[in-house]
Amino acid sequence: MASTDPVEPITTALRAAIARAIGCEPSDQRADPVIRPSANPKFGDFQANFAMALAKQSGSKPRDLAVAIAEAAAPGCEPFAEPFEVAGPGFINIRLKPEALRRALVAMDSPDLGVQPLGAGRTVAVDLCGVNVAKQMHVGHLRATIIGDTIARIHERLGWTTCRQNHLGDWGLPIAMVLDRLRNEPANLDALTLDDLNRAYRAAQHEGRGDGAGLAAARAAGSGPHRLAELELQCEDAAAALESAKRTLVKLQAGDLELVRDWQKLIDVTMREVYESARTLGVHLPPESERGESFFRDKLQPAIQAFVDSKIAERDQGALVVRFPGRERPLLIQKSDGAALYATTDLAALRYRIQDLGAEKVIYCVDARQRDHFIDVFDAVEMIGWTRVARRDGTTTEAELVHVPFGSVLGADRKPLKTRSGENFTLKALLDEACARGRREVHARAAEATSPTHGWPAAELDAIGDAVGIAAVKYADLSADVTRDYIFDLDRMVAFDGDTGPYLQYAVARIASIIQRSGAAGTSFAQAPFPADAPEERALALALLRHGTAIAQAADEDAPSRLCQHLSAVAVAFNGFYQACPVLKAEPESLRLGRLRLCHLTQRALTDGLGLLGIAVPQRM
RNA sequence: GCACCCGUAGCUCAAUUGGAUAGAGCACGAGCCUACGAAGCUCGGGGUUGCAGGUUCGAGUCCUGCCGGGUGCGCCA
Repeated sequence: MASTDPVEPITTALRAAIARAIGCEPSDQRADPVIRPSANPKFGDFQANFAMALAKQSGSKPRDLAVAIAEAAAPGCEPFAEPFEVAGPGFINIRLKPEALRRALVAMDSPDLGVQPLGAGRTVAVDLCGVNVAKQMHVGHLRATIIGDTIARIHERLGWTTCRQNHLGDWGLPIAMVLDRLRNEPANLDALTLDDLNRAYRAAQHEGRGDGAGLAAARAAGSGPHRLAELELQCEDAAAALESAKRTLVKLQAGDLELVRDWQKLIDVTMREVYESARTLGVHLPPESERGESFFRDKLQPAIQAFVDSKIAERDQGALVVRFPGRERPLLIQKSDGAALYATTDLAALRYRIQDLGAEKVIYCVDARQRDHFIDVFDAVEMIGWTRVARRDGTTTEAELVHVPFGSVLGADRKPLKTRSGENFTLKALLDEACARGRREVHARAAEATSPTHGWPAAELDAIGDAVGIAAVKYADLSADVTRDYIFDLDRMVAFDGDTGPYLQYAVARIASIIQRSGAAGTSFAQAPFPADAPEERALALALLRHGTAIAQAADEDAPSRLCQHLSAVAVAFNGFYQACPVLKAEPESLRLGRLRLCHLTQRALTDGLGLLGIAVPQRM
């Protein structure tokens, strides 16, 4: 396959020249020319930054070294780049010839858009969503769900076999408490709504976890507002309810038929709404991805036993703990009464994902508060040697374990988000609001006589409005570095101006409009020569040609924001091009067709990238 | 007490992992629809990158110490 990277031959030539100069193999780390896109267009398209560091090692002057290497590499680069220019302390500025851009664009204009299948034959497991049964999804689940889905799609795009893993909280005491409570009141389990469940959950929490001493201790220890907010939900006089719930849990775990049946109803009610939200959000979350705590219930004791047998875990005050060198905090994997903890489930889940699913990369999209927890769990799994994974081709490798620690969604008071009435802000409420605003916006534009959507049926406008509203929410969440907390602000999340989801959708709609007006079928410009002479054409070409690299980088760093940055850059470049370079009225005909082809390639790249974010692209909006 | 995360323009965020004069969007001000959709484009003001040292050709980025905010830390999940 032809490379779509226009700098590749230049990299190769510079690498060879550096290797000769310092006497190493071209593949050597030291021969890396350190080529980056230029910070400023006046320094060309790319810059090579190797000379300064290299000169320090060899004791020569960086500028002299840069000049020498540039001259040595010049003959090999002549077909691709304008003559090199050495500037500042020893930067080499590189400006591509239009012909090099044209060739690279032609290579990119293929079905795969120049995205290399780097993950072919490899498997990744992505832990996402993580809802709790009987609990309504709140805005925090938005992040675990869409970040996980996007990361999964990005890996799929690169050829990885992807296993989404929805680690439901569907087993253990909290669920037993809800079950117990519902069965003790005259509730018809077949007519339950998630709201009923949610109320029962909160009521159960309330009556079951009264621990005034715990709250006082947390205050005294200076615990943060998250912890206090949780503890404040609890109240006194809990022993009786707790005992009853524990009896229910024992029966459930023993497989009591009636209880298991009712338990399944709770899951069904919960998941119905989860899948509804997933559909609204454009998230792939097939039922096969359900791998909750209950799925691992038979795998807990074997996991514990393995840690005992390998002597990695030790008894301490009756409990079983794993200790780590140089770390005060141990990992508790079994309570003194013999019961497993949530860490135990995570250990069993990792073992399953690596050894049964064959995942050589496991990604957890879980909020940042669990950082330490995953450090411990990952280290424990490495200590016991469960990270060795057999590939399909017979080789083995070490699984890469990643936690994507996203920040919390806070209220305007910078505390965990609550509505005015003190309830959690539900995901559904957010999505409803986003769609309502999207629809309002789309309908307002359609009312204008000059709008391309003028006179369209309301149902179609509604569908477009939903797509716009959802795009706004998702892009706002995914485009920033996910580790940061952010303050929940509806106006910001559903913004339609500037660097937003709708901005990207708008670029696609503009292109669709041009292509439709041109009356050209795809074949009429499929062979047209790409234009790369006007500054705006060059800028668009350079942005487009990063497509494959940007997707690969987003996967390497497990950072959806990398992809968003790239798509935004493409859209900005396109809008600049759109402003400066007429397409339909361009002369001569070859330029018109060439620009149409460039538009079409841009549309495909944006559609591809937005698809990885799970954002729909209306052709009119 | 210990550990980790975060402090960049009025606000929300970048800065390709140590590179050139710290960039975008929002908001504010001035322009651009008789060439394709103005959800757009162009121009402008706005900064002691929390503070103080250090490392070097070069620091928002690395090291040390502070300040401010947040999160977590044995029988919850």
